[in-house]
Amino acid sequence: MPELPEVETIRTGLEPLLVGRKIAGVTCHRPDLRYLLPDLDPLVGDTVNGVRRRSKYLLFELADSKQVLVWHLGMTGQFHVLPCQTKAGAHEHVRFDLDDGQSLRYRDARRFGYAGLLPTTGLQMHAWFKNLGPEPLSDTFNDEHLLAICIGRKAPIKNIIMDAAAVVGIGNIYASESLFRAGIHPARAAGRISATRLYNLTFCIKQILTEAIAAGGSTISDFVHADGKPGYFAHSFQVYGRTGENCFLCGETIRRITQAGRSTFYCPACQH
DNA sequence: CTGAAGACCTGCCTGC
DNA sequence: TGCAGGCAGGTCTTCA
Repeated sequence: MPELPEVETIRTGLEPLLVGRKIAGVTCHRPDLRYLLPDLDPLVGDTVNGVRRRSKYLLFELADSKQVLVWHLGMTGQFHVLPCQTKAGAHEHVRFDLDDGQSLRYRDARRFGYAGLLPTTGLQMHAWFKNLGPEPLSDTFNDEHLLAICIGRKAPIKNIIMDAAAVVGIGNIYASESLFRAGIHPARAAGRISATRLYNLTFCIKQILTEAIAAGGSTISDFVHADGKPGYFAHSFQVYGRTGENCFLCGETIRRITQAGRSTFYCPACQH
């Protein structure tokens, strides 16, 4: 569900509520998410040192055990911080009771999410991280990088920018939105796009993600912040989910195609 | 190696 | 109203 801006929004929402808090108890209602959850009992008594993000993974750093609780939200995963006495909602699979009377709840209707308790040292070499490309908002994601990734590739540019080995964090929504802003047709072979246009795409990806984070992420169906408030970037979509509606720029009808099994939205007049 | 397709799982919306 | 079908923001595995 969440792409990079949503995960980052969740991270910034959780950080002040969790850092410095001691974990007083863990309850696992249902451990069979995408993968079986690890035994979380060893976390009891440990203290949250930090809440970080790499790609779409949330990283809960623990003070005592020198371990990191790595959590991927899949498509429908949500974290909420609620009073301990609040009853478990639908699809709540895990709860962490904190030492301040609050609790961190994990909900996930489709159970595509997954988590692991990994050693802090060597984290980057874990299978989940070792093949990840650069963060899109970092300096290592730049013109030269995207150009190098695209050279000789016949795959559609949309598939390339959604490939986490090329650049992380760009999911189905922001792929469509970035390509619209850059004026590039999503089905165009990546290797057949000029360097100038790829440089512009790099810029547009950074711009869109930055704007989405500033807006607090997008709310499609079930994304909400740690405090339950919705994100507002969905109000800014130019093409995503707008099949049959008019392009805001030229008035042409927005189309939907399927690429790699996923819906892609684009304007046939603005993008080529 | 590359690229495409299927799989995982549940809920919701549409249309008959 | 009831039900089948299609769709959903991510990743991993399999196959050509």
